[in-house]
Amino acid sequence: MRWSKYFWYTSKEDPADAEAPSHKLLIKGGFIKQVSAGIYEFTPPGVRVLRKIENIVRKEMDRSGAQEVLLTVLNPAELWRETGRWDLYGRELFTLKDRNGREYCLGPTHEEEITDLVRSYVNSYRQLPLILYQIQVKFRDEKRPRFGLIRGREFIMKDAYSFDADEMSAMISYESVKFAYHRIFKKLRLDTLMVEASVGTIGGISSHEFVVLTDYGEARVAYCESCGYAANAEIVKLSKSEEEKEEERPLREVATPGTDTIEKLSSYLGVPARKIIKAVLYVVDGKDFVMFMIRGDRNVDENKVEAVLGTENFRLAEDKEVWDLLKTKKGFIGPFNLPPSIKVYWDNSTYGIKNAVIAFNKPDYHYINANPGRDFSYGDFVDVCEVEEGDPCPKCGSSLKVRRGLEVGHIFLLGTRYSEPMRAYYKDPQGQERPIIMGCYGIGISRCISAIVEQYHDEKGIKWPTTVAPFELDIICVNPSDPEQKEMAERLYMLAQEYGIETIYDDRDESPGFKFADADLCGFPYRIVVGKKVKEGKVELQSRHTGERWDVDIDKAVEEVKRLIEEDKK
RNA sequence: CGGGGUGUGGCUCAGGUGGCAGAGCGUCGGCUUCGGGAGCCGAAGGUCAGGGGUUCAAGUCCCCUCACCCCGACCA
Repeated sequence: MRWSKYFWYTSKEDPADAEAPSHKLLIKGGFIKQVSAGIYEFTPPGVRVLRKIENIVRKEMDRSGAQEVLLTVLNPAELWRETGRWDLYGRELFTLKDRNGREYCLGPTHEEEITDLVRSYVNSYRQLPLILYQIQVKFRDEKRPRFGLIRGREFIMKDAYSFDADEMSAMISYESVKFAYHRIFKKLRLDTLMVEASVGTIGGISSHEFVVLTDYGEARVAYCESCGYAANAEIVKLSKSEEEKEEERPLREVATPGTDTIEKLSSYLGVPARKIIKAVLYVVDGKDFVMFMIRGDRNVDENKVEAVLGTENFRLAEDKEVWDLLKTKKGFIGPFNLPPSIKVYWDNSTYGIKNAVIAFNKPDYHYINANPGRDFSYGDFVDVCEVEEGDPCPKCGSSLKVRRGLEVGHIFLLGTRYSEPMRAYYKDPQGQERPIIMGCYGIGISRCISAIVEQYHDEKGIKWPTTVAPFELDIICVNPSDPEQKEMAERLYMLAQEYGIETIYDDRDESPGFKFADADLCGFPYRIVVGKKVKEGKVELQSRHTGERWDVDIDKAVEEVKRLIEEDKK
C-alpha cells in the first residue's frame, strides 16, 4: 500500500478526550474515530488490525470443531420474553419498534437467538454435541462506557455456544473452548491470566475469565503466587478472622461529634480503623432494610452482597431513610434496638473482635470497648468483604496479590438456563425428552485491540505484535527527490509484495522526521529506511520492538525482513 | 444513577473587570529544504454546543437543555 493514496491520518496532538494509553494511541494513530460515547468507527488500518484478530480467533475456533454462523443484530422481543431477559436485562438493552409497533432489541448477546436456531433443527442426541460461534457487533447501553474500545456501547465480539446431551459432554465442550482460548491469546501475544469467575445468580456450573493485567481494566483479580490460585476478586472467599486475645475493658458511651466517616472517627478517638465495626445499610427491592456489619478498615463488595441477597435490586439507604427508620444519621448506625424487620448480617471480618468501637443509633455518640457476647450479640456470619492485597489465599493461605484486569474472554457453562424455558429439547437413546446442556463463550474482539496496545506501547507509540500489525513492514524513502533513493524504495516495495509481506510504502511528500514519527506511532514491527547509503548498496533495517537498527545489503533486505516476520509468527 | 470537569476554525488550546473572533498545528497556493514531527511568503476556514434571559452591547454575566471526559459505582 502506498501511504500517499491510503485513507490513514495520524495526529501530532494527543486527543483531549482520552486518558488510557490505548485510547490515546488508537485515536492519535488514526485507527479509530469516536462518533459518540462508547461508539467508534474503524479506519482502514483499524479494520486491518480488527480482521487479523478475527481471523486468528476464527482459525482457532474452527480448529476446535466449532462452526461459524451469523445471527441477527435485530432480535425480536418475543425470544427475550421467553427467557425473561427482556425485563431482566434492564436499561442496558437498546430497544426499538418497527413500523407496526413490534418490539426489537439490538442484540447485546445471543443466547436466545442461538437457542431458537438450534431448537428448530436439533431433536436427537445424535445431532449433539455442537458448538456454534459468530463474530458480530454487539450493543449494550453501558452505564459508563470508557477508555475507547475497552468498554464500548457498540463493539465487536466473538460469541460461541455449545450444545450437549449431558453434563459430562458439556464439560468436554467447555474444556475444548478453554483450550482454544489459550491458543488464541497466545497468538494475539496477549499475556492473559485465567481466573475463576462468578457463576452468578443464574446457576451456572463453571466459569472462567481470561484477563490481561492492566490499570485500565474494570475487573479486580486476586491471585496467589505460591499455589497458582487465581480468581475474580468478587468470588474470593474470606473466612472468619482469628479471635483477638485482649482483656475486655468496661463498655463506655462516648461523645464523638461529627464523626460521620471511619477516618474521622478513627482519628478522633485515636483508635485504628480495624477496631471499629461499621454498619452498612441497604434497601432491598425498594422496601426491605438489610444491615451489614463489617470491620472499619474493610469495604463491602457489592457483588458478594448480591450473592447473599440473591438479587441485584438493592442500593445503599439514603440519609432520609436512615433518619425515618432509626432516627439517626449516617456514621452512627448500629445494630441496637432495631425494628424486627431489619435483617442484620455480620461479615466474617467482625468475628472475634475485642474492645470494639460501635455506633448505637444515637447521633454523635459511639460505644467504645464493646465486646461480642457481653455487649452485643452477633451471628449470621457472611462474607461480603472486598478482597484486598495481602488477604489469605483461600487455597493455601499465602498472601494474595490483587490487580486490576481487563477481561478479554469469558467462558461459561450455563446448564439449562436457556434451553429449559425455550424448550430446546432433544430425545435421548431411550426416547426421553431432555433439555440441552449449554455453554457460552465470549471474546471481546475490539477490546482485544485495546488490550494489545495497553500491553505493547511506549512513549512514542504502539508496538504491534507481528501477528496483528496492520502492516508488517514500513518502507521509508528519506529523500524522494533523490532519484536514486526513490527508485530503490519503489523496487524494494515491489519486491516486498512479491515476498508476500504486508507492506506500507511511505511515499508521502513529508520530511523524514515526520515519517519516522508516524512509523513509531503506528507501530509497524519492521522498517526499511532507504537513504543516503543507497550509494554504498545499503539500506537501514529497524525493529520497532527491540529498537535495534542495522545496515543490510540492498539485495538482502527484503529477504531478511521476511525471515524475521516468519520467526515472529511462529 | 450520583459527583466533578470540559464544550471557541479540521486538531490542540488562549481569549481579567461585558466593547471588531485569536494562536499553534493541519489544509490550499508558491518558493526553498530532505536522516527524527523543516523554513519563508500568501490564503481559505467560526451559528463561540443549543435555547432563553439581563444589557446600548454577551464567547464573557444569569437560567435551562444537550454532548463529551473523569471519579464513584462505596461505607455509616
